[in-house]
Amino acid sequence: MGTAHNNSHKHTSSQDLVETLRAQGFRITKIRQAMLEIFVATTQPQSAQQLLATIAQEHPTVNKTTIYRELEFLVKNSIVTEIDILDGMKRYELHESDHHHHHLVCEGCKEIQCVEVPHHDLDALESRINKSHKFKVTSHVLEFFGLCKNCLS
Amino acid sequence: MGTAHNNSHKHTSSQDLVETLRAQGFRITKIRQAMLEIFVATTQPQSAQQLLATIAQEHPTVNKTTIYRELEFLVKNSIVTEIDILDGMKRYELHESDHHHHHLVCEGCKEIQCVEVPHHDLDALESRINKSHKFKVTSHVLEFFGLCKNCLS
DNA sequence: ATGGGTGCAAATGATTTGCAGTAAT
DNA sequence: ATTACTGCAAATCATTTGCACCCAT
Repeated sequence: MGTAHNNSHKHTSSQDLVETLRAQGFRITKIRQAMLEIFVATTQPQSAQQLLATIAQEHPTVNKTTIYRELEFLVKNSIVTEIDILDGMKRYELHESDHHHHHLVCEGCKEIQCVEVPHHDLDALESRINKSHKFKVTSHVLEFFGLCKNCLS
Repeated sequence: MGTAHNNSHKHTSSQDLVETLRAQGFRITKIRQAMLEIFVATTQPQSAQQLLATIAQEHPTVNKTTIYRELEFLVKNSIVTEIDILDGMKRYELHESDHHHHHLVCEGCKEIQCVEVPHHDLDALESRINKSHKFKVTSHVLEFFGLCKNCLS
């Protein structure tokens, strides 16, 4: 698979996240810490499976239940966001409140990259929908599938 | 739940579909017939569960396996299309080759309506992505969530 | 010491598969 | 008569839940 670069937009460190959680009175366990580090270190949205496999290297007794419960916790506390690539399992990535992005899913190598879709593009579309259908759009899902740079050659 | 109107774009009759399939040498069984009629009669994308429940009224011994296998068959033969509303199960609707549409999913009454999103809106976006990311988009998923006309009041 | 976190086993729910029987041609 | 379809039971796979135990505070 490909290399993971740090996301260029945000520079969240796992320490920042740890402080945030600690300040709210939550405990920082080995697994919670490990999970935060994974999210900070990769650009690839992670599935429960992937997280389990990675964490199991350091903590051989982790259980998938813990992973699922931790993900639920991190989502509830707005640390990570759930995304759906329609391949049968949910994936998670660091929540970035400031920019709204979508994904490019390569059907060749399965890598996922982010695209920022200018807000006004969809806003215009949504306000048109609002008028024509009297439907108040509150959220949307938009994901692109195709072939990445590498897989095209 | 709401009323189902016939889709205004297409006037596919289940007889047309039956002929198409028969012409290809497929058998027209009671269940296949029933399923086609359901798809022609409703605007709401159907889940396997819903189809099973509806068909079971007339054919009390239908099994869910048959429903799933029939759906697979209809998808493979381009009679229906699979859509994903991210609520845990797949849904199916008549395949309409001529117009590319998306859905408005009401979070109040759960009804799903179609929106035609002008081709050029997304095309423009996709060709921009193609240039900026050297990523060749071949398909996309775009669904809207919110509140419909009725649920707004 | 206390309750937030954890592991294990078993449950859930959508979808799939194997196999033997049945009905559409 | 063929063999495409069907039903039933059991398997799969991601995710959830119950419960007793344990570790971060």
